[in-house]
Amino acid sequence: MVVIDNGESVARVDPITTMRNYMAQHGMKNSRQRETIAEVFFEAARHMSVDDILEAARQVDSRVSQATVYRTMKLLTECGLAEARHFNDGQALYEVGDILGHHHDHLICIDCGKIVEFVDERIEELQTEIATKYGFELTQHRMELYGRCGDPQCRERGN
Amino acid sequence: MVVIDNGESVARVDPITTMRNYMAQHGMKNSRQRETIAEVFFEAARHMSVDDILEAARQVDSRVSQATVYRTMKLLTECGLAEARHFNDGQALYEVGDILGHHHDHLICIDCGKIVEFVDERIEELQTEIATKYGFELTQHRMELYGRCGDPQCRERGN
DNA sequence: GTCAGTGCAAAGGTTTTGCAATTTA
DNA sequence: TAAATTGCAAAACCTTTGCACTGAC
Repeated sequence: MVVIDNGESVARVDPITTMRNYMAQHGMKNSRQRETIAEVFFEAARHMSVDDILEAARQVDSRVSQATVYRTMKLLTECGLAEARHFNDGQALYEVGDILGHHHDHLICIDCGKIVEFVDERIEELQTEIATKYGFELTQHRMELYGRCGDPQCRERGN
Repeated sequence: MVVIDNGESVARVDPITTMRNYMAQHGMKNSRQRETIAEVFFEAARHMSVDDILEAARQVDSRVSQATVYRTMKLLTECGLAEARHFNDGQALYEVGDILGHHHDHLICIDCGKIVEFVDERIEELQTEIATKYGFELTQHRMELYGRCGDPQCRERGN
C-alpha cells in the first residue's frame, strides 16, 4: 500500500489493484507471472533493470521469462504504475510511477553511478511557466543532473 | 563561423579548425570523409540522426559509409563540438555542442515531434544550487519538457 | 613508406515479436 | 472452450568493431 500525500488530500493507491483494474478494462487476463513481476517490482521500490526484475521474479517463481518481464513492464508503464529511465543509454531502469510515489527528478554521479532523487517546487513551477510561454501544454518532463558526488566512498568508474 | 556571446566576452570558434586542432593534438589524420561529415553537420545546424547526416554527406560525396559517420560523430562529441540526444530512446539525434551555440534545454511536442530550444537562467541557477545542496559537483545536465504544442498545423503522431 | 582511416559485414547489446503450447476466465 | 498469455528463439534495431584495403602525412 502506497500513500500519496500531495498536501491537500491523501489518496491510497494499491498498485496490484490498479493493475488488475486496468487489465479488466482492457479485456486482458491476469496471470501468475504478471502478479509475480509486479510484486517484486513494487516491493523493491527502487531503480531496477529488466534483468534485475527477472532475477527477483525467478526467486519467487522460476518459470518467468525475460520476454514476459519486458511485456509486463510495458503494461505497467501504460498504467502509469512504472516509468522507464535511460540514464546511461544502455539498459532501461524502471522505477515506480508518479501516481504511486511523489514525482521527482534525479542527480546521478558520473563516477559511481549513485542516484539521488529530489524535488524542487521552484523548478516545477518554472517548467510550467516556460511551457506556457511557448504555447505548450506540459504533460511530462525529465530533468537529470550529472556530476561527481564527492562521497569519500565513491569509486570511480572502472574500479 | 559561429559567434559565442556569453555576456562578458565574445569568442569566435570555427568548428572545422577546432576539429583539425583536436586531431593534430591526438596524433590523428584528417580525411576527406571527416571534413564532409563535419561540413554538412555544422551547415545544417539542427538536430540530425546519423542517417540524416549520412544522407546529407552522400549528396556531397557518395563514398561515405555509415560506420564513418558514427566514428566521426563520436570524434566531434569528444571535441565538444557535437552532443548526442536521446529524446525518444530510438536513434540518437546530434546537435552542435555548447561551445559553439549557447547551452539550451528542450521542449518537445509529443504529437508532431517539434523541438523548441530554450534557456532559462533561473533554472540554470537552481540546478547548481540543488547539486551543491546534495554535495555534487555539477558537470552536465539534461532537461526535457514534453507536451502538446498547440500549433494548428500540428499533426498528431501516426498521420 | 608508415600508420591512421575507411568500407564492409559481422557482432554486440537491448528490446520486440512470431508462433506453438499453455493458462486464464 | 475461446481467447489471451507464455516461453523460446528469431528478428529488429541501433551502434560498435575486426579486418583487409585505401589514403593521408
